[in-house]
Amino acid sequence: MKRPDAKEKVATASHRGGTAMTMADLAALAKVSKITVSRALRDSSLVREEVRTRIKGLAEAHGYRLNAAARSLRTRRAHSVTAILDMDPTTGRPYSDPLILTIIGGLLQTFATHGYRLVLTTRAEVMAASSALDADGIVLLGQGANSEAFLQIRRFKLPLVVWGSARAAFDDVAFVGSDNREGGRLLGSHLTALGRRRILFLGDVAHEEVAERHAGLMEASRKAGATVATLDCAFTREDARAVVSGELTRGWTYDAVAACSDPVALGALDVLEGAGMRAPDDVAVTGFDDALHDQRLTTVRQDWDLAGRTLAGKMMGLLAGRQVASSLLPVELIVRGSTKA
Amino acid sequence: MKRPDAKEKVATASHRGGTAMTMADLAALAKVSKITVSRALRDSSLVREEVRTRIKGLAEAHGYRLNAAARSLRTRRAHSVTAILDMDPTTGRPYSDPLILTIIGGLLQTFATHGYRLVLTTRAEVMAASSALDADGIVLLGQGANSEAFLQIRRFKLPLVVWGSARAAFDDVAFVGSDNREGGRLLGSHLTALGRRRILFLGDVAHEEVAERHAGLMEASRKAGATVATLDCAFTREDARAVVSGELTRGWTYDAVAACSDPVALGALDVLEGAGMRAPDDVAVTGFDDALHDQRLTTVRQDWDLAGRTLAGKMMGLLAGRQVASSLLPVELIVRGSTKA
DNA sequence: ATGGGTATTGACATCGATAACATGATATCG
DNA sequence: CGATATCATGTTATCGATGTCAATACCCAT
Repeated sequence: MKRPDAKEKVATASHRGGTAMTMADLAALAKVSKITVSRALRDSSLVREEVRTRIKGLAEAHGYRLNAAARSLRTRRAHSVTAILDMDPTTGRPYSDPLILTIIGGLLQTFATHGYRLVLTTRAEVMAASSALDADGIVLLGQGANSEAFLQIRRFKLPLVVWGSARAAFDDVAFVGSDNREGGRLLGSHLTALGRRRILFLGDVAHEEVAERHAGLMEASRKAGATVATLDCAFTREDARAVVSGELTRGWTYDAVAACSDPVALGALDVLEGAGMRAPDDVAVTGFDDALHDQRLTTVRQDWDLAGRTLAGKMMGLLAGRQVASSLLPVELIVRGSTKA
Repeated sequence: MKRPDAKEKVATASHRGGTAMTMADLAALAKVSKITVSRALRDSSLVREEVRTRIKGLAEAHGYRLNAAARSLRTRRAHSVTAILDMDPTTGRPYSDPLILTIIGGLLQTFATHGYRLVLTTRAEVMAASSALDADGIVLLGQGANSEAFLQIRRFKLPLVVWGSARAAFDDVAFVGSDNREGGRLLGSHLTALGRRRILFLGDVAHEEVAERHAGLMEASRKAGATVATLDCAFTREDARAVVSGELTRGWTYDAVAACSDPVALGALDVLEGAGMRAPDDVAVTGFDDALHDQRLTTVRQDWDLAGRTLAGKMMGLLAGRQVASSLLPVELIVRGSTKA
């Protein structure tokens, strides 16, 4: 006949040194079996109310903490979601957008209240076969373009939500993105309503979100009879300076600059003001994101907090086995001094 | 006589449906035992070179991924570090500093290269006994004041690194912080060198880091024969406006404002300029952090990326069993138009 | 040939929790 | 009153990896 394991543990616990307390220890203290402890801590109605509170009290008193690894191993659920950030390969740091933090905040907020942990990684790390991916779902914060990343990550066959432009629907993938096209339209209407007719767009249209902003701008401008020229430009203030300088020497013919992001707009302003032009009189300038909250820049604001919460909400849906739709989040035109005195 | 488990697994694997591949499956494929697979994947020299590469090839080919939970359970190491953010209780979002993202980027960068995952949580979540804390170490990004949080978290007895002011040393705790006092000194010297003699400090000195900035400012100012008045103020632009407005109606006697942060400085500027004063002529204004990269504000910049990497580096040290010292990171005075034309 | 080393592989127990099944005690019912 | 449902608890096996110890093969020196 075997002794009940509760008793065994009493014996071993004494000479176990620094190891943390386990359910078995707790079971011994409460003079019940491990499984009863397990149930009590999970608030199972299978355990008598009175016993349940007693066990919870003991756990609290002794600072017992569940071993997450053991639970995950047994239940096959990690109780965590991995958010994959894209790192800038040159600096090795997350893409500058401080706004990503706001998204992360939204994710954190939602996951926390549902008992999920948020794990942050980079794509490179996830791909390293050595590292174990250990999550119930994945949030991809790649910011566009990299559909390669998307395809690779899709192969894990985990519930997946993606921040970027909303594309085709899959059963287990949801896309969430701001309505970039509408943002472009808003800017186009705004600029043309102010009488601008020769607009210069700065940005890399190979980037999906930039392409949408561009398309919206074109649509609204064309409708109002304005023309849009497009120059390729990276996301940095520095590159914007270089591109605009080049254009100035070639001869400037624009009355408005629509930049794909705020830093790019500021770079353009740097150079244009350096050349003696003033905004908004000589040239109107717009950005996108309102990342910098620059007090003079007309821009389109995205609701990043909502973005995070929406992504997380969809993930919770997928994890609950529901099918979820993609969504486009509303954007807002913020008019400031760079386009209107 | 028992069959070797490799063979058993061949049998079961076939009717196991969607379950992911395990080491046993891989062992069956390679016709070796589980433990040999385990060793091979960990590059153990106990396994013949040739066998090792063959097994790794098979793992790669079949997309095998180690089960992190099983490994953690067995090795008692989570291979992850938890970063605890403080959330703003009113909005439920992380404290606004977008710079925290930069710190997180630094952490991510270092941990990733060492094979550790970064888990983000909030203090509230960590404290909820129900949720399992599952990490080899903790990074506390509480931003000061909350020594209560520090004490609570210290009780987990995990290696701990804290972002904030450097305090007393503990064996298993390292503090990393910017040299706030030096930052205060730099501002004090700068302002007094410009001839300012009546300085108003805005900030809540109950906040440890603010107190240090204040102390440094006092030190440098007193040395130069200037006086410093101090008004309590929250970290927001709005509160700064309110506080400065109040002071204006009571009668303004200052020739400089040293704010505890950039938003506070901007709030002060809003009101002062509204009252017809100009910076820097009528009043010099300084901030702290250079969080906003505002192009007119003199401020003190902290190196946030370095902060993240330093925190992570110390954590790696603690995890390797070394004792690590706290450190103060250098700060840099950024002079702009708000103090000097 | 014998003993001892080295290199390589394997068997078994184990980490701490939970699912699945079993049991004993009480209540309910025809 | 015996049968069956219901509640409360316990037993056993299991998740997938790895630490420990054992075993085999082969080589060399004595």
